[in-house]
Amino acid sequence: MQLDKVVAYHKALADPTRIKMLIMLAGGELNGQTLAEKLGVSPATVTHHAAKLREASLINERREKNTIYFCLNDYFIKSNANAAEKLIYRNAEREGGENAMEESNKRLKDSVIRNFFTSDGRLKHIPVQLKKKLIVLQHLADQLAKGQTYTEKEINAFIKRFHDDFATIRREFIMHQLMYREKDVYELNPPELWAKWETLS
Amino acid sequence: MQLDKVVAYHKALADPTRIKMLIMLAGGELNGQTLAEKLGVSPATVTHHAAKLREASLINERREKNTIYFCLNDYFIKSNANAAEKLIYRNAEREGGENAMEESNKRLKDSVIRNFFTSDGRLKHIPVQLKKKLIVLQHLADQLAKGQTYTEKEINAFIKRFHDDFATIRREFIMHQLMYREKDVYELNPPELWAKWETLS
DNA sequence: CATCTAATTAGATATTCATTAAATAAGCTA
DNA sequence: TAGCTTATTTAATGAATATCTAATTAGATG
Repeated sequence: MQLDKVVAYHKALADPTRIKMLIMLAGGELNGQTLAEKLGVSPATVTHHAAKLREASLINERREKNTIYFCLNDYFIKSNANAAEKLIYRNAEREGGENAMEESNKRLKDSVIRNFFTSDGRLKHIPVQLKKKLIVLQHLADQLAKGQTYTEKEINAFIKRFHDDFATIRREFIMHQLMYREKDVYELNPPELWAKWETLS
Repeated sequence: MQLDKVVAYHKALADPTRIKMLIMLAGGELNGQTLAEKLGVSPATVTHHAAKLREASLINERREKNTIYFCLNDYFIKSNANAAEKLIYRNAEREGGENAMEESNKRLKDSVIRNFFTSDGRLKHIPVQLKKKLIVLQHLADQLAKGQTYTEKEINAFIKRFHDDFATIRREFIMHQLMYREKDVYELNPPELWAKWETLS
């Protein structure tokens, strides 16, 4: 996603009236006049803000006779909540130089993987120490396909190849943001979003 | 209302120069003049934008001699990417009247608190099941003052009144977004930002 | 067609905000 | 101390924008 789009998206959400509109629309579709009343502004103002929200793909419209009903574009809101974050960290990799810590982390990672996995690749047990647990989780996540979506069953089956307690590991995937779940569909998050031990404790 | 915070957060990200600054900072810390050069703006402009980003807790600063290095507040960026989304959907529930789930959740909450806390209010042990763990954490957080800031020591002392493993609980507070930490200052997040079990598993 | 309703546009105003140059402050060094 | 570097504040300017009223459009219905 381009810088312009990210800025436009955040501009759209950078106004109290528009946020209130979205909150109201989350309760169900509404037409312009009703919104105007509820918000205590003129219909013209609602039109103005609706245009902004539409440009940012945050709402959709449906016409019925004379009246136009607005509703949330649920999908877009969810899928763009992290837009800025993604842009920031993705571009950073390009800029960023490797520092010394990288090296030491790499060594730790190797040692954890050697110690917690058997020679045939199964996980002996889940590390208690957060830092090591994250390494293990990330090692598992690395073996899932990017962009691919999975059902819960598929995820369970995948994890069971490594460890019997698939429920715990599946939950930790979500908790540490290695994966993201919507309804019953699981998908890998990009590594930039993964919880990092440096920032935690 | 916490609406202000969400708006402020998005305002901070609603400017191309600020997004560029964040991208650059994601590559490592930089001082004002370097940023000004890279961005092609005056130092005064950088100061201006840095102030906005600081207000929104998106960056931190470190002073060395007379030069100030800015860096990303990684944690805050990650934990607030969904701020608007959460606010929108959370408030929608309120508008749409209480649903049946509310009732059942309330009962669960009562039972968890009865079962995991002793009669004098200490926590017997930390629940393993996420849903119950969140209830316990939220029950603890409810006993902290809103808006008040705490040092790490104070937080530790507070938690120790309930359970000896203050380090784990303190970490879980942050992990599940009940609190937010900047440098050494801890503060309660508004409940809208708290992790919700309905959305997890 | 005449009329009603809902939504949009146009024009006007006030506010917010990004930007800069110039002045000031804060901290270091010789 | 004087002098250097970096950052912040101030005041000014121009651009963007939130909001209103009044006029206009679009669609439906008599």
